[in-house]
Amino acid sequence: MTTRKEVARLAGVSEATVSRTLSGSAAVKPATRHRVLKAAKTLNYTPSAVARSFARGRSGNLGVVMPYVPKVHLLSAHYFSELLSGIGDAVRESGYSLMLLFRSPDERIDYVSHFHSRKVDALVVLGARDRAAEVEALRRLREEKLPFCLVNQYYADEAFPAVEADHREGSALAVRFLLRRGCTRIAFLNGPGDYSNSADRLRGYRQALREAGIRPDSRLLFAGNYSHKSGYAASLDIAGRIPEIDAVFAANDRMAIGLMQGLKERGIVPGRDVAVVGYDDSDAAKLADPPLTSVRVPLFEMGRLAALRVLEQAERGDWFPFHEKLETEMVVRKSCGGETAVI
Amino acid sequence: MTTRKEVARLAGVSEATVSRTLSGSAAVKPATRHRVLKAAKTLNYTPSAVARSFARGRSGNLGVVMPYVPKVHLLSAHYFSELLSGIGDAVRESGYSLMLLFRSPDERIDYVSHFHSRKVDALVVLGARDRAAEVEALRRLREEKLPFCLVNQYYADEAFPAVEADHREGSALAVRFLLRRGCTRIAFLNGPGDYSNSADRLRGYRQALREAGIRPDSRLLFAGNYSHKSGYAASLDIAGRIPEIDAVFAANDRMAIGLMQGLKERGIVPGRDVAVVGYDDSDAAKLADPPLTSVRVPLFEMGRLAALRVLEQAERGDWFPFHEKLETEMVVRKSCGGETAVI
DNA sequence: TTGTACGCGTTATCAT
DNA sequence: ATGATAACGCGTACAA
Repeated sequence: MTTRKEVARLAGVSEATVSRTLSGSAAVKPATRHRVLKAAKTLNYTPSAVARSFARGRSGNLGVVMPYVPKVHLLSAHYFSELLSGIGDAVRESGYSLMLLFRSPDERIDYVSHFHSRKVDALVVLGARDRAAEVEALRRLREEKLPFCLVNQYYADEAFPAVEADHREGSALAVRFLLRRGCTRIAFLNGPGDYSNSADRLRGYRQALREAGIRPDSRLLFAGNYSHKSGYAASLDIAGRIPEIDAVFAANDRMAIGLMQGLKERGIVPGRDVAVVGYDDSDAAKLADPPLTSVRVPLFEMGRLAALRVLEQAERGDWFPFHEKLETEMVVRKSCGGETAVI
Repeated sequence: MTTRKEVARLAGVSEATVSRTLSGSAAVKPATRHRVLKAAKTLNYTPSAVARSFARGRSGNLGVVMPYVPKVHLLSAHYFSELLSGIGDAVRESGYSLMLLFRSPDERIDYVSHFHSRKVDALVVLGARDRAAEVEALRRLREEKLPFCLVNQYYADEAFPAVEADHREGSALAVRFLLRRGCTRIAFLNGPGDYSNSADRLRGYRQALREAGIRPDSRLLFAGNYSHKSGYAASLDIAGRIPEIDAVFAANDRMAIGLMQGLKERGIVPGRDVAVVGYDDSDAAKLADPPLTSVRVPLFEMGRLAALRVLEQAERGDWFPFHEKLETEMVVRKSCGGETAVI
């Protein structure tokens, strides 16, 4: 591993000049500059990132907290893959490196220490949940005004920096779409209420119905847990009520697909006998039979935005709990009977 | 940010004693040790990871190279999610941090510089392809005997450290399974031949047939590109040849699902009129209609093993091009008509 | 068992 | 435009 000193010696300049040349932090006479670059190339010199971080007092890393392994399965690979890609995009653009931090289930949550150990300059937290330990850990980050950002999760009583999609509007989009298709008895299969997402979706569902002069009917509400299985389970109840129920809006694609599977087993054809809309526009939506109409969530963009915002805060040092909401869009496929399209 | 010096002062000891106490690198008298720990706790001290890396001359990071974004979509989120989880598991266990490195499409591939800049101590390369620039970059790593490892890719002419699944045997498993079910005219829908995977699968397919005294028939070979669409396209050819063809083995789940969709549109019921087997046992296999029999690839374990091996090489400094092959297993679902099971 | 002292490879601040 | 030099916070060899 060649060091700056060797380059300086070969180029016949001081170490400081080598630094200036390679970092471009100050002007260097072209001739000198040339000599240095040549020497660096000859010696195959690459500055030490570690030494640089040390001298600068910053790691140059953006940390991304992932939920512990079993939960990754639960929340779908597509979700994290898209978010990470977006974060990766922002990180590369900003000249940072991306440090992946997995949370283990047992250990006490401690986000602050990642900053104290200077492992990261900023943090994006994925898959956070509404649990006391989690909130406590986030509060400590806020107390020290450390640059962090939640994605797709917020807390009713706490103002934390966050980026999310507008799930209320996304759900309203789905319901309005079904209403335009002529559906009036629209069932809603939601996930657990302790995700901020779920509550938002219910609001959107109700809002769209009211806009159309329809009074939300609690007999059209079904409870799932975002799993394929719970969608299938719901189909047992729903199948018997078709055609009274003429459409089902499910809070994610997995439940929608489980639902469709159950319906099909009972001879009910989604897209013909009942319209079905999912949420997330995951890969599975495209592969489903029939292909599933869904609400696309701009995960890539959300990851990107969260990373850019949090790095900006890290560099400028001006902490405040921003809250960004990105737009969703409908992706229409055959599960509603019509043609494929994006609205 | 408190430093060692402050802790030492508060505890009334030297900085060296603080280091020894917190790292456990040498014996410290219990009483002293207690004072130091108390002081550290009082001051909320966390050693700087950057300074530690600097002093040790190692970053403490394992780098994971991801293919550039568009390709992530192509190779399925499930794939990377599982691998990354496995790598994360090993990394945590080994006390390292995980640095995610995205490759951009345009820039010249340069893995070596990650070592020269001391950003990482070891490297796991995911989604490598058989291209000249890639091979060249890997060769440079080998020349310098740097600790790296490929996952699920090898090169015929080059001995690089790699961890993969036994795709030849995995494919043979699938075909043997179909043979036991009584199928004899088994079609094979493969992916592009320039992935080492694809070639291995073809070998396994042929081997299993020969074992059963059946001569491989090139008219039963179909070419796809691992996409859902190409599976659908193949169904156009295959549909007309059923029941002459009594089973189809597809080289991944996406193609299998596209195929099933196309067949269903022509009134052919997978699992009844023709057996279908996929490969990967992705989430989509479970969600497919009918649920897809598939070959499970131990991605988590592969990621874990690759990381452990490469970190071991990094620490012991004994470079050699190991090549590990992990076993696959059949996951039987309804697309072959029978009951759900794991063989 | 504990303390002293140096080195690690940069960045950044001062002189020149 | 360039050089000298002081941090930066830790590990560790050596001395006590």
